[in-house]
Formats: sequence, C-alpha cells, structure tokens
Amino acid sequence: MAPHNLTTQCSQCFLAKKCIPSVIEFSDLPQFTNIVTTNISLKNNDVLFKQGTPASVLYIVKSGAFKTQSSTTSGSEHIAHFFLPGDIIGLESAARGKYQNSATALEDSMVCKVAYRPLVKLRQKFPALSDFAIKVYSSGLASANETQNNIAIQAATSRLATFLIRYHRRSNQFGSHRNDFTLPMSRHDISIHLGLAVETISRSFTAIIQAGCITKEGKNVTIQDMPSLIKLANAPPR
Amino acid sequence: MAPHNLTTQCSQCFLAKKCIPSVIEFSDLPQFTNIVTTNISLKNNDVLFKQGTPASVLYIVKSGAFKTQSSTTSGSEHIAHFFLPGDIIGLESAARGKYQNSATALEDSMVCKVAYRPLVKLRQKFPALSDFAIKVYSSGLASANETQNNIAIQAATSRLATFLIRYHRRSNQFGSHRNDFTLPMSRHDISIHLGLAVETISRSFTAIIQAGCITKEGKNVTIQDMPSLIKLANAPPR
DNA sequence: CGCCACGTTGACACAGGTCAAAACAAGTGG
DNA sequence: CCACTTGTTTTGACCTGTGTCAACGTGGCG
Repeated sequence: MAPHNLTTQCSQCFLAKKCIPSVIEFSDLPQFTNIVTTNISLKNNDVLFKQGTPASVLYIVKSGAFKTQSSTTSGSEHIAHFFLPGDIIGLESAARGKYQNSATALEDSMVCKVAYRPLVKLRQKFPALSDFAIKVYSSGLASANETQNNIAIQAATSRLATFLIRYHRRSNQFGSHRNDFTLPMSRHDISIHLGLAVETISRSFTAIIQAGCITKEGKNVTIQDMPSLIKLANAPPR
Repeated sequence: MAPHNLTTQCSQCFLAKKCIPSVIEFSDLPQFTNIVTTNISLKNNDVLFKQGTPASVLYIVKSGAFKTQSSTTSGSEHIAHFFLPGDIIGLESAARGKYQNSATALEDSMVCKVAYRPLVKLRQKFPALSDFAIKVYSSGLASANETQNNIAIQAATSRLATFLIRYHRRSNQFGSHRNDFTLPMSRHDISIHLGLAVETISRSFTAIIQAGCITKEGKNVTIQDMPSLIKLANAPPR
C-alpha cells in the first residue's frame, strides 16, 4: 500500500515507533534484533501456524494481512480476528502453550518472528518491554471485547457497518486519513467472522451502498458518508 | 459456596496459589500486600466501576460474582464477561486508561483492589510478576476468543449449551468435581451476553432439559448427561 | 396479603438462513 | 487471444428460527 521499504531491519523499520523497538533504547536495540527473525515472506493462503500445534512464537505483521480461524470438532468455523501491519499474532496462545487458532495469510505478506522464551529473558532486562507487552495485551482484550459486542448485535447490516467502521479506523491507524480501503478477505471470511451467511453479507453490502454510505468495487471500499454509516451501525436491534 | 475463611490476608488466602502471591517469594510478600486493599465487601448490584470513567485499578474477585457490561450510544447493551472467584476485572482497560465496561456485583461479593501504578513498579522488581500478568492476559484473550466463537454460532440452544459447559468448567476450576452449579446472573443477563432474547434463553433451557442433559431449579443447574450436552453444543448450525 | 420483578409459555411475524441459479472474476491450456 | 474450468459474489425465492408482543405463572419482600 504505502511505498515503504519492506526489507529494512528493526532500526529502520517504518513500524518501529509502534512496535517493540519503540520501548528499547537505540543502544540496546541489537539485543532485541538478535532474537527477531525479520522479513519472512508469505504467499497468499500460506499458513503461519495451525490450531492445536505447540505455540512458542509471536509474529508481527509487517505487510499484508492475516486471519486467525478456529474450527470446532463439529466442523463449524469462526474467524476471531483479522491482522494488519503492526498487529501481533499469537498472543492468546501464550498461556496454554498451544495455538488455539490457525493463522493464514490473506495476501502476499511479510512478518517478523519472535520466540516467547528469549522474549521473557529480555523482558527481565528491560521492564519497559513488559509494560509494552501488557499494553498490547490490554488493547487486544479491548478489541476482542468490541468484536464481541458487535457480533452480539442482532441486525446484520449494523454488524457489517460496525465492521467496516472499525476496519477503516484500523487501516488508518498510522496517521493517514484516507476514506477508502481494501478488504483483503473474502465475503465468506467476513460472514463467518460476523456469524452470518455469505448471502447476508452480500445483501447487507448492497443495503449499505443503497443508503449512500459507501461505494465499492470488488474488494475496494470507499466511505462516502461516515455519519450515516455510523447511524446504520447504531441502528436499534431490529 | 466453599466454607473458606473470607477475611484472610493474602498469605492465608485460599486463592493465594492461583493469585498474584503465587509468583512472589513469601519473604517478599509484604511488598505486595502493601499495595493491595483486601476484602472489600460489595452488595448485590453494587457497581465496581462505570464505563467511561478513568481506569487505574484492577480488582480480583475473592467471593461472589460480577458482570462487565457495556452500552452503546443507541442504548443496546452487551455483557462481555462474567467473573468468578480468582478472576481479575479491569484488564482490558489498562491500555486506554478508561474502563470500557461497567462492572456490577451479581450477588454479595468480596474483591481485592490493586492500583496499576504501584503494580508497574513492583513488576520491575519481580519479573515473575510480569510473566504472571502476561499469562493472565493471554488466558483472558483465549477466553474472549472462545466467547466470540460461541456467540457467532447460529443455533440458540448450542450457544446456551456451550455457555453452560464453560461456566460449569469454570465453577470447578479449583479442583472440585461437582456436577451442579449456580448461575448468579439473571436470564436477561445471559440473553444479552449471548446475543439472544430472554424468551429464547428460556426456551433453550427447556429444550436442554427435555433432552435430558440438565435439570434445574431456579438458578441451580445440575448436569445430568454431559456427553449429550456437549453434543447439543456442537450441533451443526441449524 | 398484595406488589413487583423475574421467568416461562404461547401466538405470530419477519430477518436472515438455505437452496438454486445467474453473473462475474481469475486462472489454465490450447 | 479465446474457450473452458473453477471459484467467488450477487440475486432471487422460499422457509424456518428466533424476535416480538402478550399473557400467565412464580417467588421475594414490604
């Protein structure tokens, strides 16, 4: 998207001020870069890790996008979260030592990889790292909370509208103010994330478009009228 | 429930081996107890904190139960989580500095209170405390994830069955093996937690009872046939 | 006892699920 | 470059689960 150089090391990384290096003194940075594997390339649909396998690594999204998906024994699937650059994948699996989701690339992407173990040691040396971690986790919980709220709302159109608003906000999280963005996931992905049928997603899209809130072309969405979109998102449950 | 002495200090607390003291040397414990206010009593319906107010404190449930609830501008309400003894309330609010939910007692309860600020200092002194915190957060995320999965499932009866299974597991988290438990929250609370109507909760209860999975008397539920209950929970979406 | 909040049951309507098919997009091979 | 295949998205028609409204217990408390 943005024309960043994507093969830089941590010190030059465009994400540095939002990522772990932001809380480490420049002189100490090598100790961190030492435990990171940067710039791992993945192709669309590549799997980062599988549900149920031993978890020992965190991934930081540098470019592209990912989804974390879990399936029950009965075969029903759910997508917990979509990950954009700057997001950390694998947080929820640290406690149990097993990935509770599978993580899959939604497009050609790049990630950096940090193992839990050396990170724990580094946290002992740099307490700011622990503070950062806790902040990240806390944000993650807050975000999961919002997602929960959204899914529990009844009206399908409201769910999709809220999803779009939140996604739009996240796509601009680095200070840009674009009113258009790309949804790298399929309609089916959106549908199982929101607990709706694909067809309902399609229909909700047309409803939101006909209300004049957005326009779209394929996976590209442009916000035309944010206030009305917010109104749709907050429409009373049915 | 269990006949624990509920006015003990941390060193004697029946939760000590699951709570923060579990990761601090006995000789260092006073430094922690110093920053904790233990054994705060609350009556049923008492509010611990309100959505939107500045967040600077964590609460640990010692006895009783709580819910965290958020309401949107449009008035629709959702309950994010129910809290049982040993659970920590307020985690998701640390990053933003504001409580994103209101926390309310579901019965007469007791909590211990720890302020973020001194906890940060103590974490610098005792890195194990940071490890513990991250484990707690990670579990919290994992649990939020499961809740999300559950709410995204279509069938109402499956949602309630899953809710009951998870609640039952949590009520036995300290090693007991009872097959009965008490739901301290109202049907209405369950309904907005699961994104369903109260009436649907009622009907789902009767469905689960008629399937022979559970019996109940008011708020007391007894599991009669766990395998069938699990089967109900995993029933294909519609 | 009577009041009020809460829970359950019944009747009905409608949002959204399901099934089917068309439109469209993206490859693939000739 | 064009058929052909395969997968995704959209549209249509119909049906069902669950929301809504209403009535009826039931239990706790002044």
